[in-house]
Amino acid sequence: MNTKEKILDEALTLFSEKGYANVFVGDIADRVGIKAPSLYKHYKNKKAIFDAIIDEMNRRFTEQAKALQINGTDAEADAEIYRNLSEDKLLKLGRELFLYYLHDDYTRRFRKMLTIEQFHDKELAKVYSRLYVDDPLSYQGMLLGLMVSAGVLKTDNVDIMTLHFYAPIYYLLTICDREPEREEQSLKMLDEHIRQFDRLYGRES
Amino acid sequence: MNTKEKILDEALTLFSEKGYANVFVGDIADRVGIKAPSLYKHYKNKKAIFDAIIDEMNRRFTEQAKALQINGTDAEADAEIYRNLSEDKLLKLGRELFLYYLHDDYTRRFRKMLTIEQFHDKELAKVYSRLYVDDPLSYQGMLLGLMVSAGVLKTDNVDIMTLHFYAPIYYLLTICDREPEREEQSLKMLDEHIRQFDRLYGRES
DNA sequence: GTCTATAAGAAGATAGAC
DNA sequence: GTCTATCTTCTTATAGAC
Repeated sequence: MNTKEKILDEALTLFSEKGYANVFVGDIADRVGIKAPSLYKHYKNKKAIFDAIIDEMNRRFTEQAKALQINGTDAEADAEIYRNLSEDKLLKLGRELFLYYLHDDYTRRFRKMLTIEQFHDKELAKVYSRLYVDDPLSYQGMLLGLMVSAGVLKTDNVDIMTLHFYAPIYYLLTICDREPEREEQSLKMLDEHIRQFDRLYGRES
Repeated sequence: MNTKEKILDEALTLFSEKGYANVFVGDIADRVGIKAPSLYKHYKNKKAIFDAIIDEMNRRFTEQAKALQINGTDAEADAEIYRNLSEDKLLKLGRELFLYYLHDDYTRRFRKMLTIEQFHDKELAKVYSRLYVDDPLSYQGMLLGLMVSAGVLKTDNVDIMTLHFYAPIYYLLTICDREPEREEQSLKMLDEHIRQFDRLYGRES
C-alpha cells in the first residue's frame, strides 16, 4: 500500500470513529507517519480525501454488483441450489453474510462513516439508501424470489418477505457497530431470526 | 419558551442536521436571536448545551417509561383490549405509533442527533441502544406477550416475534429520517408489514 | 442578560528548502 | 515527496460596558 492509499485507509478509520469534522488533517498524517503538509502533495485538501473514499467505495460496490449479476442471471442454476436449501444451510449462509458485513474492515468502517455523515447532504443520504436499502432489498428480493419459485418459500408479497428477512439483519448489524460487545447476543438472535423466518415462510405452512 | 430553553431547542435542531462538531456557538446564537457571548450567561460552554439536551431527553423518557408502566402493569385490562384487537385496529395502532415517532419534533431531532453522535463515546452508544433497542424491545415484547396470552398471536419465542415486529418499523423510520420524501412509500410498506405480521403470527396459523 | 471588543488557540492550507 | 516555518481564518471563550 503506497502513501496515497494509506492516507485513504487511515482517514477512513478516523472518519468512521469520530466523523469528518472531528478528524484533523494532522491526525491522518500522524497515523500515516508523515507531517500534515506532506499530505497535500497527495490530495488537494481534506474534502478531497473524503470524496476519494466515497469514489473508491462506489468503485468497489459497482464491481461487486456486476459479479453478483453474473451469478444472479443464471436463475436456473440458482433455483436448483435454493430448492435444496435446508434450514441449516440457510442458517449458515445468513450467518456468513452477517459476519462478512460485520467484520470486513473496509465495509464496516465505510458503513459507520456513512451512518455519521448521512444527514450532511442529500448526495450522501442517497448513497446510504442505495447501499443499505435499495441494493440489499433488490438483491435479496431476487434470491428469495427464486426460493419462492422453487417452492421452498411461500408468500404473495416477496417485497415484504424480503423486508422481514433483511430488516432484522440490518438492525442487529447496527447494534454490533455501536456496541461490539453485543456481537455474541446478536449472533444468537440472528440464528433464531433465520430459523423463525424459515418456519414462518417455509416448509411448515 | 425562555432564552435558556430556546438555546437547547435551536441547538438540537442544528446538532440533528449537522452534528455537534459542525455547529458553532455563533450559529446557535444567531437562531436564538442573540450574540454568541450572551449564550455563555446561560451555559458554561458548548459541551454543556449538548449535555443539557441529553439530560432533558433522559428526563422525558424516564417520565414516559413511568407512564407506560402504570398502564403496562394492569395486564388484565390490557389483555382484554388485545383479545379484541382486529387487524385494522393493529394497523391503525402501528401507523399512529410510527407517525408519532417520525413527526414528533423533539423525538425526531433527538434520534437524528444520536444517530450522528452514537460512535463518539461509549456513553452515547449506551443511550442509543437503550432508547432504540432495549426499551422498545422490552416494551413491545410485553404488549405482544399479552397478545400471545390472549390467544391473538401464536409463537414459542416472543423475543424473536418482537424483533420481527419492531425491526422493520425501526428500519423504515431510519429511511424517512434520511429521506423524508420516501415517507409515503415507507408508510405503504409499514401497512403491508403489519398486515403480513398479523397473518404470519396471528389468526390464520 | 445583552452587547462590543478581543484574547487565545486550533485547524486548514501554502511557501520554499531539501 | 517530505520537511519546517508560517499565514490565514475560524471558533471558542472571556472582559468589561450598559
